[in-house]
Amino acid sequence: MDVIKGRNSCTSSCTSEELADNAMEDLRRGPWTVEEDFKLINYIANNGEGRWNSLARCAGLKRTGKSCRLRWLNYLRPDVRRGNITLEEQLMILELHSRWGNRWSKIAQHLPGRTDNEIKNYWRTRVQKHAKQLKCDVNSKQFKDTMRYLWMPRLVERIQAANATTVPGGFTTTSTAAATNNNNMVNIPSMANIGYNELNAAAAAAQVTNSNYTPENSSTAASSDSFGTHLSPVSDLTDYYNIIPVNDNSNNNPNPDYFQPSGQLGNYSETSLISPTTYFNPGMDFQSLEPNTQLLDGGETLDNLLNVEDIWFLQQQFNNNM
DNA sequence: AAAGGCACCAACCGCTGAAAC
DNA sequence: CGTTTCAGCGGTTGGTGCCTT
Repeated sequence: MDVIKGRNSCTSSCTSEELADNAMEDLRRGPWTVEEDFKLINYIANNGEGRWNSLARCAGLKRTGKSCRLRWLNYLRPDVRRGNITLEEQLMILELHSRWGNRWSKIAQHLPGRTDNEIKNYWRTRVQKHAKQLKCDVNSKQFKDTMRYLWMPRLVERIQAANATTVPGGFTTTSTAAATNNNNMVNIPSMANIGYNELNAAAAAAQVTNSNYTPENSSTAASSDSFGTHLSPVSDLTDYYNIIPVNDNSNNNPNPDYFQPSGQLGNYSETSLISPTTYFNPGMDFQSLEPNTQLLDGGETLDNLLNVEDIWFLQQQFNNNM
């Protein structure tokens, strides 16, 4: 599709009468009809996109140029990718947002087929939701640290786990080597189409921003020689804390069962938790955060990176830290 | 089954910078 | 060189469907 910039008048076959008629008619608003979509697609197929105001008139659409442009870019464009945001894309969004902030368009450029609108919606509905649950500002250092040091490594693990279980021919040992030896970058074949370099950078940032954090001392690596095939069964965030059960009369394994329903702390002693300042201060010492050795299934969305216990626990951290 | 709440997402709005006149 | 027009961006809103009570 050719994008023509400038303010040239309509160059297609519409007449001046048509232009005048359209200009006098009331503009439509709200959801697009199938007929309108069809008109827009047809017109762009024949004349290309750009010059949206004149395009809207010439295509016989009682819409503003803005509306047409948005409809095309966010919905009708053939290369628009629809469906759930993948783990890889989530990781990309987290990383790129930490780098650029709310530059949705710029972020979208690195996620082929995704629109700025979609990414923006994703951020507001999913990521900001967690910030709200944690009662902290989405732009606060605490929240950014949570993303960078907890969610992103977690996403990397899950991506690797997903690929380890789905890629034919096995991927477990090679990915371990790649993650360990190649600047801790992940080696994920399915990422090839979505900004591989940036994704590697995102994965690397998630894994090595703090030099103490490596796949070797992550919960996953500690759980198995086969990197990515085993994930912790305990609440996602508690993987990273040295939580010691009180009155543990059965075993020494941290287990979500020690938490009671509705977010109560159950048998845990608050004093056994890693100090909030240890975790949230700059230069966090991840070596002090003992990984557990449990197993768990992988998740699909960022939402799964937090559960009730995580939310409750982080709220305590934030409250104590304020 | 109905009502209310919530989450998601398409679409709109206001603003800004760039290009054309 | 100032004005006008347009494209694009980010923030916000409203509609819709799903879930819970």
